Amino acid sequence: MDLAPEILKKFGEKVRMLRKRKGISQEELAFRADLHRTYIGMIERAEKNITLINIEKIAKALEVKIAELF
Amino acid sequence: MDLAPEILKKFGEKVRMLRKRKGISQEELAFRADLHRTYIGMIERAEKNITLINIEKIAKALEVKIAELF
DNA sequence: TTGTACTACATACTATAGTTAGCATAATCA
DNA sequence: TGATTATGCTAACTATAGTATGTAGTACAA
Repeated sequence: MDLAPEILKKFGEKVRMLRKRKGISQEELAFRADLHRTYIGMIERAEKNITLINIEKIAKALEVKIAELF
Repeated sequence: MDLAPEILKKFGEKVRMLRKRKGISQEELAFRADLHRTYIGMIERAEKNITLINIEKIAKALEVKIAELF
């Protein structure tokens, strides 16, 4: 991911916003979503083009519907 | 993708439903989304774990918001 | 029947997502 | 101050998403 597409930026910002709203760290979110700490960081920084299965994992960990991430 | 996760099945069904509602073929949707014909088929059959960038392409081609795909 | 349009499916290749380890930096707090 | 916590960032590996070709089957129309 060189020069991140807008959709990834918006998604990453939304995840970060919802995570902070819940008052948890990237590490805690990673644990709840069964993903790696650095991977969550990469998603929030829009460095990875996340797949649907992981989008669902993060939504569940944040306790929101997938649609709320968009 | 062996034994497709529920989220991929639901997504594929939604894409197929919205595509048929518009009365276009997989090939026409693929053309509008700048994706390959067989790839659209794979998504509808839940054989691939689609990424966010392609989710956005399909949403635009179907003229719906990403949230409407969930 | 023959021809056309659409879809399924089976490979196979190449790009890149997913996962991890390690170190650096920044912020907060005792 | 030093210690702890949280995050950024690089680099590497391996799994798989993305792309494409070709074949087969179905359905419908001329």
